[in-house]
Amino acid sequence: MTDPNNTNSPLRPLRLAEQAPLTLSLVEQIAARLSERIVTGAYAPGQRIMEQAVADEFQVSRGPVREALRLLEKDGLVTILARRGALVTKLSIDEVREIFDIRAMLNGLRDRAIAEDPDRARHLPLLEKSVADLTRLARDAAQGDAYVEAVASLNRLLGQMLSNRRLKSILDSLALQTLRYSQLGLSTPARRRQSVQHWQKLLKAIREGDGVAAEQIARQRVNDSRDAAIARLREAEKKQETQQESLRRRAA
Amino acid sequence: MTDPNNTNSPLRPLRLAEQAPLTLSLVEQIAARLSERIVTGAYAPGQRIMEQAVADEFQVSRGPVREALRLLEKDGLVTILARRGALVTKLSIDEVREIFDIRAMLNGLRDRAIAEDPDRARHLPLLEKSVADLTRLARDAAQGDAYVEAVASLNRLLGQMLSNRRLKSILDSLALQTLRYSQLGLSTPARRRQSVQHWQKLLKAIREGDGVAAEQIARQRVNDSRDAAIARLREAEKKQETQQESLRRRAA
DNA sequence: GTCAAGAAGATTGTTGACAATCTGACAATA
DNA sequence: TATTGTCAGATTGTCAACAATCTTCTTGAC
Repeated sequence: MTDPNNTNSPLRPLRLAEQAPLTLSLVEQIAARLSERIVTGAYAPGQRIMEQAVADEFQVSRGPVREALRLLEKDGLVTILARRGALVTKLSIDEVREIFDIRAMLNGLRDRAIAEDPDRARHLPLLEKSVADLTRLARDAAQGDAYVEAVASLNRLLGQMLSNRRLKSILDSLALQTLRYSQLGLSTPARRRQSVQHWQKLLKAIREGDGVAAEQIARQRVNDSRDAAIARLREAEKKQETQQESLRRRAA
Repeated sequence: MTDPNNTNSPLRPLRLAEQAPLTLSLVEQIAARLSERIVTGAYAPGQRIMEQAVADEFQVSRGPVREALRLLEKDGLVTILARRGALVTKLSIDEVREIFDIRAMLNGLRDRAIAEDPDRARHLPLLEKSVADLTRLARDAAQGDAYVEAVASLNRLLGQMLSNRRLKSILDSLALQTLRYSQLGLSTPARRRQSVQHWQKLLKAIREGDGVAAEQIARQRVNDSRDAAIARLREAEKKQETQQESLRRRAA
């Protein structure tokens, strides 16, 4: 499989803890590499990840790999079964819906908190610029990927404006888990135009300090993403079924 | 009580994985024991937990202890600092408020989902009985602890009625983190009478399938708990300050 | 008396080896 | 043919030792 392994090389060069708090520990480096492979699909859902294989690849012992897998489990990216090891988490459509439902509530809480923050004016210019970027990208049908990236950037910005660290941490984790699916919801120009309207309304609510409106808009936005993502997943599932059927027919 | 395993002794006897999925792995046993000590206050907030000491006590090596501490970190019970080890998490009043804010939203989602579940009638009898118990206990000022336990039991029941497993898992984790503080909110008979009214209204909303009302009630209930807990924490903080002051005066 | 530098001890991070368990294949039996 | 038993290989669980790092105490200079 051409397994490119991306930039595959030992992790050793980056030694940890040279006093700067920005260096990642060995465990975190391993977790980051594995995380990327899962989110990008290089590791397929359901695939087994074996400790020794990862340890050999990165030229470390199994200990840190083991801990890294536990970190990924915390973020829901892998599922660890006793005596069976780690599997890349495979979400059913119902589970995707459940995660989006939680995100809708918590994004509502986040955006309300931001809109009601007396100190929010400090971040408003950046926010205005970010939404303007989004508006520009939404007009160009060719800029699908750039739009997705801009939405992610906007969400990071909102995360920075949020004082509730625990909420931010939960939201980050849930977003990571559905990253593979969220983008499905922004795959058509029509959806992106709808999306940008939501963001414009949210910006207005924040500017005016209208927390109730901000919460309402956030919930609606996530629910729309959810419905779009689920519709796409249903299509993909149907397609896969017919493929399997044709395979079976060929085998018979 | 009655429990069991509360005694302090080596964990060895219970070997793991005798095919039954109910046996706890060594790591989970250690995590459960440590978790209990933190929640009950046997380990004080801010206290350091050292791997070797725990390993010696339970007569295992540091490996499983290390993993158990990571599990507790996932639940927010300990905070792990690089090269410094694990500390029992110490929550500021603001952090307690933040957690309660998240719980309010997610309990709202939970109770709405339950009220809108077409299959909810199956659990209604148990729920009715549980609220009736609560009503009875609320009348008796001497039954404070029993009331707290009954509320916990009712919450467990609602958790079982919930199909969204991820929501349940997040709620369980948040509840565990604030367990030391939630009880503060039910410490007076007046508060318990207010609490039982909320539960009665929630029961009615679930019976009638009124999801919006259920959500509204849940949020209000958690917000009330939050305010009561915070008021108590403020008192405790003030008391501690005066104590420290008198200590300082004595030293001088 | 206060502060800085350095040494000693304590603690976490990492490793490789061994033990326990699981998986899958093959053979024996009904 | 289908079911059960056994075995070998693979994989995770656990351990003890070593390395890297942090903390604390001592020492010395100002």
